[in-house]
Amino acid sequence: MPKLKPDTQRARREHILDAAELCFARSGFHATSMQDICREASVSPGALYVYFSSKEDLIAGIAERNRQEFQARFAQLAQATDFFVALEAIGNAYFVEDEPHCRQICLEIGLESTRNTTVGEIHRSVDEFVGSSFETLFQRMIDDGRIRPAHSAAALARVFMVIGDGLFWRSAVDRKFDMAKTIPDVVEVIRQLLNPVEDVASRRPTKPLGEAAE
Amino acid sequence: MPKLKPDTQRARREHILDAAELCFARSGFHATSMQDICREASVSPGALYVYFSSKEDLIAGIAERNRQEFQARFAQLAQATDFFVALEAIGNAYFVEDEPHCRQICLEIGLESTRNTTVGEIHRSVDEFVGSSFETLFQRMIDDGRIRPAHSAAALARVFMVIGDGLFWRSAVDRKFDMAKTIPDVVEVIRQLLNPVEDVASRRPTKPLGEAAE
DNA sequence: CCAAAAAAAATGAGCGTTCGTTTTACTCAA
DNA sequence: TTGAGTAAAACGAACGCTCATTTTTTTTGG
Repeated sequence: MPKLKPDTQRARREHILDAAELCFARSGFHATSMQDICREASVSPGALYVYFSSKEDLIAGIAERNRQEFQARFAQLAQATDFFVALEAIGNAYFVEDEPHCRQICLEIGLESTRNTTVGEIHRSVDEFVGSSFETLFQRMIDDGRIRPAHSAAALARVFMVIGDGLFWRSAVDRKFDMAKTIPDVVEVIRQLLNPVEDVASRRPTKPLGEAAE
Repeated sequence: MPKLKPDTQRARREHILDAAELCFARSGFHATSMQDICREASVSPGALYVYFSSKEDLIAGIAERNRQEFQARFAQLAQATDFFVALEAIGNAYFVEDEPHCRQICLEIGLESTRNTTVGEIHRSVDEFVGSSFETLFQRMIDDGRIRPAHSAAALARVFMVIGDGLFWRSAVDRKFDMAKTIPDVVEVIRQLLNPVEDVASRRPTKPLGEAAE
């Protein structure tokens, strides 16, 4: 029965999760052994099993923490005053600021979600949150007359998710992928898709989008 | 050494690959045991090891076959008379006609390509083939004046790949994903992106694209 | 044509290893 | 001294893989 100070307990749990995340990103969930994680965390098996009752539990813990953080980022989007600015911030955080191993873990979680019930529920919950957030957001923009209602909010959200998935997959799998070069073109696709009423003009002082060098 | 009729040998190898593909799609490369595959193929371990020298070799064999088939499909695209018709055929084959486990395997191969050198080379080779095929194709269409050169062929190819990746990922990971509902909207995005000169009119007798029923 | 001999291929118990997990022995602050 | 917390050793199960043996296929002498 644990009696260590709750703060210390939580810190240690996080420490183990950090180590596990690194290992899982390096080798995948099922090619990583508990010993690997113990070594990475400088913790004995017995100690690890105080905080996680099984490997599956540890995987679920990783998924839980990762997806929660992801959801928290998106939650900000819904309250943002400027949709495009907020979206760029999220994209920048995920694709530029985050370590590569974060994207690797997201990939791992996505794949695992198709086979592991617990991870599946966590993943699906966040995915649906993101999807419905976009839909609500687009609906509001349509209602406010900020974008031309050429498509339903649901359709827009669907296509948006697909494009996001594409960037997500390629950034994780293709080491040669040049995100900086691709973003402007994708942004223009999104712009044409949303077709906002202010269109070309009036946006922040930025060079005309969609003209990637080369 | 081996003297079984070459046809029989190849057939047996294919049979084992079929079984392995099923198992790998079901549980992933590293959560599938050789025994699982032996059971699925109704073959003893010893017999399996006649055709594949190790589990890694078997994984490479799966990647090799799968990516080769994928590449063969895309090779047809380059020679097609109508780009859009050929593209639809490929999309239909992959997203509709193929069994779900094929998409699961593609996902698995993509992930494995980031960690396994052999699989990585196979995957990257095909991916680069697809990318450069698109670029060549778009360049030709620009040169022929079939699409308006608003973007470079390279930029078009990049965005195209990202959208393809998005459809690929979502179709494999999101069981609730409605491909039929999404395709028309994605097609319209592509249409706007490519901006062909004949535009709205003149295409095969089909209902106006891009209007997904809610 | 057809056994018998030779060659090839398949078998499956079992190898050594490593897995996820549990138990045991110990440390050390209270 | 005690008991919460940790480290290390050890557990049975399952892993990838091997090999002595059996079964199947092909070759061949009469």
